[in-house]
Amino acid sequence: MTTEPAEAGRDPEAVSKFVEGFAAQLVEAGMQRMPARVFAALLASDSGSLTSAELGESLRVSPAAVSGAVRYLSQQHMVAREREPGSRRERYRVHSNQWYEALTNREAVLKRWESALREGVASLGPDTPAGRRMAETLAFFEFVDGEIAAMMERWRVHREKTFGAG
Amino acid sequence: MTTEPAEAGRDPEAVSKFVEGFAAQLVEAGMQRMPARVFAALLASDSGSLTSAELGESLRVSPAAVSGAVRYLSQQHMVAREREPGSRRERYRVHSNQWYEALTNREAVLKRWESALREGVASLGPDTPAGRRMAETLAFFEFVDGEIAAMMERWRVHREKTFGAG
DNA sequence: TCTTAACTTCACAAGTTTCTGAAAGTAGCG
DNA sequence: CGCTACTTTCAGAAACTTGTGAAGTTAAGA
Repeated sequence: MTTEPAEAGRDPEAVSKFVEGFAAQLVEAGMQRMPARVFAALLASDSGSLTSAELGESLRVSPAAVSGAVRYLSQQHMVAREREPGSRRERYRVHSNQWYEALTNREAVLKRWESALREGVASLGPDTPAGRRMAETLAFFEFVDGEIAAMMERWRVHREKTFGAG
Repeated sequence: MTTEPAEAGRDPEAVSKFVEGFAAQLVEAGMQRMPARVFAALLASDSGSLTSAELGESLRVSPAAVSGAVRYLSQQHMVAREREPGSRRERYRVHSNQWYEALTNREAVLKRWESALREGVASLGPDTPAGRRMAETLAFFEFVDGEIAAMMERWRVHREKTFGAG
């Protein structure tokens, strides 16, 4: 028996159209192509999770490509890997209600920008025009850090009201 | 007479170190290399603006490369182009206090994601599990749209207090 | 109107990234 | 303890990206 269709009763054409379209947007925003396609496929799956074989089949790519994409996505905390009990297959899962919170966990990125700017202020001098510009930019990022945390708190409240407990 | 040093009295080594380091962070975050370097150079300049020739010289790249990078940056509203009066040179300027606001003008990006998700909800059906997941993701992005606008308003107030009128 | 400084566009070479098939590694299950 | 199903790693081919030189375009100033 070949891989069974975990997602029956859906128009594969419509699914594929969404997957490729959404992936294209992610690519445009800077994500690599294969991770973007894998992620979009998971997002469009009813169960929110697919096996490596299912991903390879529906995207028409090799297991190696799936492996690489999934490694990237789990490093970014955008998918979780889980082992199917009593099987040697792995499933990759998008945390429905939390994946997009990972988008706001650009914290690491912000921190590195801040650190580069801090060095710049120090080495060019805080009293030079360039130093002052960088200091203000730095202040902005520090401000954003704090605001994002507060925003996510408000989102959780908002979400609760709109969608109920997830 | 060759291009005159618009930025005298600074340690070119220190400037270059900052430029390359900050550019590397921008690249990591998804920006192309040359736009990142050009942008970092502008950010590190005392006047906040450099000519094409100055950029080419300090980054050691051809006029063609500068041209391409600047086109990209101005499309992203990260730099403005201005013509030096009485000259055929152009200057490229980073709007000290507003460039990073362009970062939050990822509005176009968000809008395209939203539109892709809306199509997905429609084509997979709002009552399917996948459709519901996408609808919630969509709601999150719509929420973020509004929050970012409010956040920038708060930033302007905060900035005023900290740095005074810009 | 002509000259010429400055910017832009274009075709291509060099460099980088991405995906594949094949080989190696890992872990259920008998 | 070995077999086998699955996943990962790796070297290399193919596709894409990036930066260059050279030709083309624009516009300031005489």
